[in-house]
Amino acid sequence: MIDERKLHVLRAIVEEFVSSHEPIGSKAIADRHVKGVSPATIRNDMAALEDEGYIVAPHTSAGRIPTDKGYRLFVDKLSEVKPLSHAERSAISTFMDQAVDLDDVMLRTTKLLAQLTHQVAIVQYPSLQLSAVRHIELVTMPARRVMVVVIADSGRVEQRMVEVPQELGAVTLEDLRQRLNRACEGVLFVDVPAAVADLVASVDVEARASATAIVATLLESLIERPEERIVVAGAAQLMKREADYGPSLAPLLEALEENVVLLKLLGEAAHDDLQIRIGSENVIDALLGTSVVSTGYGSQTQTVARLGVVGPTHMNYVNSIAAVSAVARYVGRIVTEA
Amino acid sequence: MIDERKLHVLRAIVEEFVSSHEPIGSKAIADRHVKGVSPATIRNDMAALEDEGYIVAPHTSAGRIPTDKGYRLFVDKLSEVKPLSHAERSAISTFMDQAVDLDDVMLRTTKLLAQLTHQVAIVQYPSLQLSAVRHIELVTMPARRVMVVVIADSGRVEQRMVEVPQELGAVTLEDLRQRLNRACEGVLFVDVPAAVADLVASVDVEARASATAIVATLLESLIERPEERIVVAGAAQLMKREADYGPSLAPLLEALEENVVLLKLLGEAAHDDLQIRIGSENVIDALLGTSVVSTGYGSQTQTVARLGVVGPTHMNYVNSIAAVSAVARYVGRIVTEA
DNA sequence: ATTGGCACTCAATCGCTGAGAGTGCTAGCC
DNA sequence: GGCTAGCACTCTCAGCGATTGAGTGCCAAT
Repeated sequence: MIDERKLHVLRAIVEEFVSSHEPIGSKAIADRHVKGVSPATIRNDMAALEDEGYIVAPHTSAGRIPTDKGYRLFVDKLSEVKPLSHAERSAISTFMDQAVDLDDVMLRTTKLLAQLTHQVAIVQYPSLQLSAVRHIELVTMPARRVMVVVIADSGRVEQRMVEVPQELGAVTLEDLRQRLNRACEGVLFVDVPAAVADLVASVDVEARASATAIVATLLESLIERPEERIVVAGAAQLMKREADYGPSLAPLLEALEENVVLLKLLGEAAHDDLQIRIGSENVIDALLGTSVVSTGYGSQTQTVARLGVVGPTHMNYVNSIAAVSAVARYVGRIVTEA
Repeated sequence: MIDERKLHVLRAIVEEFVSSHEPIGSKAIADRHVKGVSPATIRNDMAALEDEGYIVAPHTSAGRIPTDKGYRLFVDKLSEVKPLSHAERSAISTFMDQAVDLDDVMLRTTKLLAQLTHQVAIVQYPSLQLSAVRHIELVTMPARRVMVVVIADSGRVEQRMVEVPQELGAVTLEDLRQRLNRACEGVLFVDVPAAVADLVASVDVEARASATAIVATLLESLIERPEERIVVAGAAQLMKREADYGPSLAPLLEALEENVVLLKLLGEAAHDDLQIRIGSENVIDALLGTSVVSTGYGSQTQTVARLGVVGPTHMNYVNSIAAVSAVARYVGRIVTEA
């Protein structure tokens, strides 16, 4: 039976451990958190909490530390949402409003999040899958090549080189460019294949092979399996609290350089709910001692990508949640109004 | 007096220390490197080398380790250039030839360099300062804004948002776009200000304010002080050999997230010579125990940017130099033929 | 100039001990 | 029945001294 006071004890253990990173004993709790009760009583409660798997003792004569399950209960039931201070809010807006383009927005977001939480921040660029085409540009390059540039309504710019079978004249290219834009402007990326389906057929015969190559590249590398761009900052934070992490940081740092892993960490971009994965709740091995707080961002109606922070399981969840939500709200506004 | 044998001893100390990371004693050298001489003789030589400042003993009864000055002499006089193996060369070309665009080239280069050297790799995008304009594109965005996209002949694409005083019609924008391209295509970035100097004056009066804003942004943020883009990979390598670095890695990791610092590390982009900065030769405090091997890349006639690796002073210089030069040659070819 | 011999220094390791923190248990109290 | 005081027990950690061993510097001999 987990009664009110036991929850209070658990909360005290989590909070103390988050700030001190050392096991907490019954006396400290009786003195500083659950006043009016003796340490012995706390000990009984702790024994119960340990039976239920919420806390463990690293060794016989040390205090207790929370388990993953304990943190889970803490974030689900016990932590209150603490909004950011006014100073923090205005720091966010002044810093973000200086951004000059999307790259800059993403970079600033990541640095900001890392600074606010003192953890590693991960920010995903607005996913192309969820954006619409704003403009398509074709630029001739030397050696029979064409650069295809696609601009999304989120401000994201992607380019690809295409090697074309025949040299294309300026007029022909201009014609193809206009056809592409007429067909695609304002169209969601997912709908582009349908929109350009019969476009190639209407091109002059002598340029058709090249047009086919260009459209094929456009479809394949920009729409069917577009690269997700991700920015990471704050790896230096890892070092400062190195001891906080498991055996070694190396696997974690390696993971942070792998986009695929990062995407998994952030979760599905479709949902904009705040997710917290604690320790073993992350499937990835390199993250045994780490938690991830992530959320989606975008307009009210649609999430365009996700962002979040990665830190030790004994991170300050209340802070992290507040920072992640606030930053997400801010970036969402910037990106969607652009 | 530093005679031939003393140099041999120094080389032996550097090589042993690079592979073992432990101080080397006189006996080990006599046994494995300078055969036919007794340890006592080596000791005399070592004492001389220590007097000259090439090596030091961490404490009375340990072996010697090289000083920065010792490494310097080693790389200047003693190390032979060892070309990469055939397997390594073909690994480089197959990996790099899969790149689909400039971002991909840069990313692959960085990862490759990190992997080849087992160190942190830093690669700078082709500098705009040293490229020519291939194409300029103007795209209308919602809320009275225009996105200016500039494509350089290196394949680099940069964009900026401009808030314009008046909404611009499609025809006006198209007109401005054509004027800009006529004026700038093929022109070196440094010469663009002159090329567009009297362009605005010829625009229709009612669109002139907006055109001015657009050209101003173009000049200021893309040409006068363009952002240098830099990619870093291999931070995980730092962890694996953490003990190799000075007191703490945190400042180094922080430095790796600062573009300004990275640019300083790489050195001036104008020269394409291979530079080696050993320990205290780097002016930056965070890099007391680290060395940087960097070089420029580009065509035979012109360097467009730099790349290099950062590692502990006791890195394998021979390997690093070989890898950095080989990769630079390869990337230079890819980027300039694009 | 080189070498063998030798005394000396110093970091690292091991084993030991005492202190301290914290627990679990039991018996008593409200 | 729940709470508390007391107490024995366990285990970690810091400190200490002795030992070990690698490596040096110096000197006298070749």
